[in-house]
Amino acid sequence: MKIYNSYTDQLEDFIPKHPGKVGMYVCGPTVYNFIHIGNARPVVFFDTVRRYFESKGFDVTYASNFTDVDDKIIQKAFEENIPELELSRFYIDAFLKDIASLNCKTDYIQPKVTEYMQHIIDYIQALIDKEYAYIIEGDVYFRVSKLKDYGALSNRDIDELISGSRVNVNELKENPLDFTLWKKTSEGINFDSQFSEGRPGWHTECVAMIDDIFGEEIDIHGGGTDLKFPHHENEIAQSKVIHNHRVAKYWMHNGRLSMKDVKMSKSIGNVILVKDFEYKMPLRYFLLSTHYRSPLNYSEESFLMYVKEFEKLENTYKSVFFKLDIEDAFDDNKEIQNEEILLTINDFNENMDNDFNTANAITALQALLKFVNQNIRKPNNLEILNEAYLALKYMMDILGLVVSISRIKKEDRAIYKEWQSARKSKDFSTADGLRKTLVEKGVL
RNA sequence: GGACCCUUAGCCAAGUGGUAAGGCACGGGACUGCAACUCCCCCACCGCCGGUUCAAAUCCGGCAGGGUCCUCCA
Repeated sequence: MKIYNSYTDQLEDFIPKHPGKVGMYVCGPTVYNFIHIGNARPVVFFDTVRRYFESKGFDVTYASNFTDVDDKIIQKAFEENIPELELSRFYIDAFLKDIASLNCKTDYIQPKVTEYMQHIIDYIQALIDKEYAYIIEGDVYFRVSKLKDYGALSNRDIDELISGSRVNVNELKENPLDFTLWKKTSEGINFDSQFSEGRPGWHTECVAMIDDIFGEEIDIHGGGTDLKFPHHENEIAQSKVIHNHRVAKYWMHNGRLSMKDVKMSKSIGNVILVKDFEYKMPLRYFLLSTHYRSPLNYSEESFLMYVKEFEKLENTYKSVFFKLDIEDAFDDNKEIQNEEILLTINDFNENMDNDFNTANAITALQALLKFVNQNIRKPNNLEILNEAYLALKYMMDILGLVVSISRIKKEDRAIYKEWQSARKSKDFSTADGLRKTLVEKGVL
């Protein structure tokens, strides 16, 4: 299994730290708003990564944080005249609801900044003790210049960064690149610490949480490419000082989603919120249809294709499910023997093994759909259909695509058979009536 | 201004040296009592110009267009 490691910028064999186990962490949202479909890309993708690892039998520990202390949260809470924590709690719930609607698992470890304050403060203190951080008037900054290989992840050179810097120079800092670990403030929600009354900068939380949850270098750290610098670079800087490792062995960065070629972001305002978006499963399908490292462009025209493609998946899944159900021919424990199906599964797995190439994995899925549709009208084919159904379910489970359909009741099965015989005897008025009944019952 | 990336058919999208996967749309067939679904066939000299090589969409250089980061943003 190969993963593109953005730390080394190359495809590498995945070797877990502990055989059979995977520890992964993905940067989560700052909860001050509903998420848009661009926000959903990393969530859906890394959920798929998790699903694939689990399908291969790995014991996956998956953590993703909620940043519930932040200037934007404070501002929004002030605007709405409610406590910060009430606001963040509301948007955490909304987030979990939204990602659940995209069939992302929500049973992962969800650390929050407010619950990690002491860890964060201790972490900052440890940096100070090692003289990689300094306090000025209650603020605490990380001393970037003291670290030799700062910039290794994002391939940046400290000198170039300084010369190209357009950051407003904070006179208090030793160096313009030094980043804030703790900010003294009396505005909004704040916390007591030995440095001052204030709140933490956003770069320490992830690394303090990872330290507490995993206690060692993790296997995979994920997030959007926009977080590579400075956020992930800063995580690494702090971790190098405290633990002498780079947080994660494999760094994975997903490309961004843009809107008609303009980056979708809350500040531009060109957003489609997940909660308002009608096509949940097609959205998941769409997000996985392009390789995760490539940028993805949303337009109504191209999205409609994915709506159609998902409909086809839905139709095919339902038809094979129905066929097996009506014949009472489900066998979940059947071993797949059909060569064509096995080759397709193999193709699917090889592509997933190759840096989670979901675009090509979906191609394998499409081949399977064609196989099902080619075989579904052939007689005496239930064994093969059952195998194809199991393969279909396997792929859909990994991609996290669901089609809702339930088993047929006995009485409905009888009606269905009546309908079929009425058709056979060309009694079309009876047949149409029976079909109508079945449609009303939701069987067809 | 600096660093980096991308450009494949009408649209989306794989492919990283050996001669262009797949999907959607279009067109042509088939199946069908009607409808829906479905199946088969058809559909590309890989932004432009040069170079390296027996061989390039794939490597190198230039040009054009688009993007990301350097600043809050997944």
